[in-house]
Amino acid sequence: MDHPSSSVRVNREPAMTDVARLAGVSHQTVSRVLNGHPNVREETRLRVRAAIAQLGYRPNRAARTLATGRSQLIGVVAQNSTLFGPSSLLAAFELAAAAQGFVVSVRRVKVLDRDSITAAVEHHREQRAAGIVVIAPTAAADEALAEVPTDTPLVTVDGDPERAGAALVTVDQEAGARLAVRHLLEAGHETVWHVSGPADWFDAAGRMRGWRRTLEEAGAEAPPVSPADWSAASGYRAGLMLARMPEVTAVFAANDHLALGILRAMYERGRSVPGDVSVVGFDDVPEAGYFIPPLTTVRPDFDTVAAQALSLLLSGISGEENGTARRVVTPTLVERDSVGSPTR
Amino acid sequence: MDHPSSSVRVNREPAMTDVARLAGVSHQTVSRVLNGHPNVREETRLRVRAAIAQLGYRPNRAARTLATGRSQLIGVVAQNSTLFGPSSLLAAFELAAAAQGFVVSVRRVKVLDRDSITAAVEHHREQRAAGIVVIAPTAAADEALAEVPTDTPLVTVDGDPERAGAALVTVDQEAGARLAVRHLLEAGHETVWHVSGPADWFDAAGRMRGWRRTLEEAGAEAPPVSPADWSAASGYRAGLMLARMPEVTAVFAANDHLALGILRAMYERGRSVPGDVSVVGFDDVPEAGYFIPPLTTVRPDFDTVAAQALSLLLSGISGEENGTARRVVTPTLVERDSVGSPTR
DNA sequence: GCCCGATTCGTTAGCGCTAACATGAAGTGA
DNA sequence: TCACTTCATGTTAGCGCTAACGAATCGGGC
Repeated sequence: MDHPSSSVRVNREPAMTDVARLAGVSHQTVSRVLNGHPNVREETRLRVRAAIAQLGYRPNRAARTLATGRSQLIGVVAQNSTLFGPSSLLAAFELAAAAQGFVVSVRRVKVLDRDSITAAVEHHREQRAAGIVVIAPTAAADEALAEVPTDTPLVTVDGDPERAGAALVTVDQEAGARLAVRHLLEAGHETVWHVSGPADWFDAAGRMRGWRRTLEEAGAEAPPVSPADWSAASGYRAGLMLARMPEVTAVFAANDHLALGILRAMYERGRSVPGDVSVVGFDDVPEAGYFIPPLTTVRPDFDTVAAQALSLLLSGISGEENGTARRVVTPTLVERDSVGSPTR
Repeated sequence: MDHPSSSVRVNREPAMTDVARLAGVSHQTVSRVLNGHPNVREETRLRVRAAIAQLGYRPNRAARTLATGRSQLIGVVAQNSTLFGPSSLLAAFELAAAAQGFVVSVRRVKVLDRDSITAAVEHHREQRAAGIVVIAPTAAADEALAEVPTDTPLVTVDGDPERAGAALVTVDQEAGARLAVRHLLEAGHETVWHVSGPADWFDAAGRMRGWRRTLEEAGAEAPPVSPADWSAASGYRAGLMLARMPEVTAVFAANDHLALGILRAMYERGRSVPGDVSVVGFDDVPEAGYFIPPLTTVRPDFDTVAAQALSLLLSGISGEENGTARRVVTPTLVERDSVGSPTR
């Protein structure tokens, strides 16, 4: 291989000066054409564009970032999970950001603890990310964020709805839970049992809160909660317990996979759904309509959440927002066949 | 706001020269410490590190990229889907790449057509990505890749197993299908029906090929294929047809969600699984064990696929590979309760 | 003591781009 | 006609970093 500095580099990527030379203008004029500045003669513009096409020139973003001090990069921190909610959110966000011309760089963390989150955020700051989005559904993640310097716009998704002083987009878990519980109550059930998600998730806490408050408002007694994680396996275990108790006629599961496990447990124990017990889930996973029976569930609109997060971040980047705004997205109820009236 | 050039910029990010000044060395020595070069005295190294810590200095990647001409960035092109396979793959890849110190930038495309893929790849090349990974499970996506200039290392995941001249990592769909079909045949079924994925997906084609060849080898006749997409809804529709035909005793579904739809159709039509008909899926989604009945399925190891893709890409980046290597990951069978012997 | 090689550092010159200012030509109003 | 703005372009100076080279210092072997 030849020595880079001792020979003319052949086959190197064309740079702005190459385009300028070919078009017979200065590099700065090329820059102006590229950035859509006014005050460039139409004919010059065309000549430059032709030269760009002829050379196959592509601007070097690193150089631009260095010169301007800002990048078109949005950093995302998310958990390494294939859970439906987070991954839908991520996909929607990536698509929305790309549509706005942003590059999105995702940093997955194995666990949502303070150190991991801090490291991931720091990583993005090192890239000079224009803005950062953290999907922070647990208390530990949210706490870590409190320590982050505020010179980079940052939006939290699914963070602590109670915490002040951070731009936040979240699904109104409580409202979603109310929808589910009220639906069951209106079908005639005296009370509703709850299989909850992991206690340290805000989503789980919010759904539980909504469940409990709705029961209280209706004057119904709240039965003990069956704690679980988000998996079908833990839903199944909880379901086996609930199936043994004849007084259980309605169950609100913190997500659809838990509900799936519950459906399976009920089926195994010979308790018909919705004949003997009604079940409502949360998330509306694409296959929820094909469970046995098709699952009534609560649907959060992830596209909207993603769009809101992006818009909040962009206004943070442009300096319009001080970073304390919050947007709440309200979910809707999707009625299918897993809810019926109690038999007495 | 003050004019950037007419006043000393206050509060600007510390740069290498600031660290150098504080440590009483040249900026180049700071660079050496940062990049772990030898030939720096231990005492100097410590002084530099102390200065870095004191100032909270973080290197500017854009400047480094500009100076070196290479980035630590891997571009990924993927479809905007929440399908279990692709999204698991993506998550696994992001984690693996981050562990190697790479930044991964994901570009989602809405449809896997030529233009979208080309644009997405071009986008990454503009970023001077060190390497590109394309998850290209359809023929259209794969074709688009043929036109891409080869100066950037590129690895295709789930691309055309038949195409030569591209670095490729793929799951051995055919072998997976053989596992499923042979399992059903060994249970005593005379033949196995197939509900396939979309025809333009290599995954679907490979699974179908494996199914057909295994039947041929066993001397069984291959019944007509029920075409579907990957959704539970289309599995359900196909299932309703199959449920009507008493001769159907074994079904191999191209993925677990199709299988779920089939299970539901069989249930509705009063055909017991696995009593009357056996079903095998593909993917081993986390909740497959909680279907009614728990689903026997084929499990591709996405972590391994991701790891192979990364290692292939890295050897491409370091110039060890000419970009024609291929790695094939063989899936395994996960036996649960949805397969039984035919009643005669 | 002297020479040679290794070690440790500093100096210089870009990487490709944008922002700010400079320049010259053309138009405008009195 | 002349000052005065507007437009179209060129020139210059960095952004923060690394690579290449050069200079000083140090430690032996003879």
